[in-house]
Amino acid sequence: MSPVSTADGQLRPSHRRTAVVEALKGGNRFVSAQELHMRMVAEGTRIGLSTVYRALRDAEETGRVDVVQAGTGEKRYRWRRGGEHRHYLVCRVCAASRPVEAEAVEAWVASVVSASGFAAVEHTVELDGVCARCQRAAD
Amino acid sequence: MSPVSTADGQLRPSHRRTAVVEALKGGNRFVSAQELHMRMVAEGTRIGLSTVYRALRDAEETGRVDVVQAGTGEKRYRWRRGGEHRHYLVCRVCAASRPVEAEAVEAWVASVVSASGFAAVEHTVELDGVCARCQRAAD
DNA sequence: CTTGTTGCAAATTCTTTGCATGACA
DNA sequence: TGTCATGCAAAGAATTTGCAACAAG
Repeated sequence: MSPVSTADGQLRPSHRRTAVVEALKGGNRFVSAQELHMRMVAEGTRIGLSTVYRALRDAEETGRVDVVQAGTGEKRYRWRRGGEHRHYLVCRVCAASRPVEAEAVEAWVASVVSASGFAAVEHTVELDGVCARCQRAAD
Repeated sequence: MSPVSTADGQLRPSHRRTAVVEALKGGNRFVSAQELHMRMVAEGTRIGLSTVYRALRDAEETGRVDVVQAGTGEKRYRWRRGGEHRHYLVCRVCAASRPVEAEAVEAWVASVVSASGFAAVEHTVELDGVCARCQRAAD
C-alpha cells in the first residue's frame, strides 16, 4: 500500500523511507531512482527498488524534492533545501547542479499566466549544459 | 535502417514520412507518437508505429518540431511553424497549446549562462495548466 | 491484533531495434 | 539491382502494481 498520512499529517515512521531521504540528502546532484537504489545497496542498506520509487514519488508529491526529466524520460531527484521552489543548471556529464537566480522567470511566468486565461499553471524551467570541470576533463 | 541524408542534405523521399509530417501539421496541439499513429490509422493511412516513431525522432533531431515531456515520461510533439524556437502554454486536459512571448526568458537564460561557466547550455521552459474552455467544461 | 510497509516478481507503458520484405531510384 | 524505408515482433528501459510476508503501534 502507498504510505498514508496519520492524523497529524505526518507520515508514519519508516526506517526505509527515512533511509531514502537521508541518501538523497547526502548528495548535491540529481540522481535517478535506480542510481539511488544502487548507491544505497552498495553502502549496505537492505532496501528494495520499489521502496525507493515509492519514497521518491511521495517526496515529489509533497514537494520535498526537485525533479528534472532527462530526455530519456527518466526522472532525476534532488533534495530541496530550505523549502523553496528553485530552478537549476545541471551538468549533462556529471549531473552536478547549481541553483540559478530565477526571479525574472517567476515574474515572467506570473505575467504570462494572468494574461492567458489558463488556471492552475505549473512551470518547468530546466537548464542543462556542460560544467567547467567537465569541459576541461573532455580535453 | 534509419533515414540517411543524400548528397544535398535532403532526406530521401518517403510517402510514409511525409504522411507523418502532414498529420502533425494538421493539428495545433501536442500529440504523442502513439496518438498520431492511431489518428493516421483511423484516417485510413497504412503505417506502422515504428515508422511514426522514426519520423518523429528525425523531425526532433533536425529541429522541425517542438517537444514537451509529460510527467509520465512520454513525449508530445507539435509541428514548428516559422522555424523559430518557441515556448508554449499547454492545456493539461485537452493538450491545446498557445505560444507565449518568451523574449524575457531567452534574455534571462543568456545572462545566467554567461555567468555560470557552463557551455552548450540548452533550456526547456514548459508551462502547463487548464485552459479556459476546459475550466468551463469541468463545471 | 490490526494496519501500514516492504520486497519480489509480474505487469505496464513508451520507445527502440533486429531482420526479412518491399519499393523506388 | 542495390539501397534504403517499412512493418512486425521482440527487446529494452523506467516505473508501477499485486500480493504475501512482515514490523510496529
